Amino acid sequence: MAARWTIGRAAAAAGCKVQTIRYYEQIGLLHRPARSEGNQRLFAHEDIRRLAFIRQARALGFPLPAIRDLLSLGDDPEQSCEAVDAIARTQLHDVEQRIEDLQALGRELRRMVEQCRGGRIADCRVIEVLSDRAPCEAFDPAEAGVGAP
Amino acid sequence: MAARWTIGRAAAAAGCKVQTIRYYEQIGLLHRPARSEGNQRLFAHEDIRRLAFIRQARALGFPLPAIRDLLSLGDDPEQSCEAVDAIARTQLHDVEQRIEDLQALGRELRRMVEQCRGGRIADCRVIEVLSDRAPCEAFDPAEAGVGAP
DNA sequence: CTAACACCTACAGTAGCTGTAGGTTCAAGG
DNA sequence: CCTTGAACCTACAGCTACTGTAGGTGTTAG
Repeated sequence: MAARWTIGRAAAAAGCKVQTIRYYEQIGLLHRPARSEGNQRLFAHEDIRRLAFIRQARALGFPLPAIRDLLSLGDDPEQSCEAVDAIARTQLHDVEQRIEDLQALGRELRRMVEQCRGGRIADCRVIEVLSDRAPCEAFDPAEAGVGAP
Repeated sequence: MAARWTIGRAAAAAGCKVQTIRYYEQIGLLHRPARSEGNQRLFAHEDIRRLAFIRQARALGFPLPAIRDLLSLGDDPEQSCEAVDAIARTQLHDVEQRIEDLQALGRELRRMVEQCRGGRIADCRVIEVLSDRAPCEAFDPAEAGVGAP
């Protein structure tokens, strides 16, 4: 009754590359599956479910160490899900932070791009903005005593 | 008149690590600076300005290859800034795309987290959502002819 | 003169895969 | 039965943009 999947089918089902699955096995996220007589991996449903879990979590941006924790928590169905919740909230917080950072960045970029009037590079606002704040005056290298008087 | 900066001062002024500067030199983003008698790097204002440009662009998320292009475009002040503009717009588009992706992701995560009622893991919505779509039924491994009947 | 610190090179490691080389196994067709 | 081509195997290098470490040298303040 134990139907078995080759690694190629597992990868197609999970929407990832064959090498990715081998990688997950290598770092211990997936258990070592059974092997055929010819030494090829044969995945059971349980393995496929675990792989799908990993891919789903990856799609939500969870880093692999967090997924490792989620997996081991999931193995203990009677425990409180507080720890699970904490991991998910951390991830959510992380994503929100990244969004904010990117939005600030996007505003800067948009301002820069909108000022470009398509002239010469010498007058290009983009180059100008990027060249801003040359910190040559921030510190006086002469303080270091190196260089000509 | 050519004041010179040690790498440490350059790093402090640019807000990066000493190694980062050496790295930029290694990959050819920064020119090889002059050296002291004792073989230590001595940066001129021009080098510092170039470094500041790179760091500013990095702070706006430009990848190093794009920065390389921007630098060589900036060396040619009479050219049209069309190419510069295109690079900046590409970067802006990229950032906007990443924001959208992260927002979709954040919505998923928030939904997931909000459903958690703090019970047992067996009932945890987070684990449940992640376990969703186990694709065991998507393909029938028996088709592959491998495994028991 | 010496202690402390900045600097030097060269290389390994980070995250999460992805690609490649060189070889074996498998399913299907003739 | 034999061959062909796809899928599989291991082992390792490479990607981004740095960052850290080891082991040694240069510089400077007291």
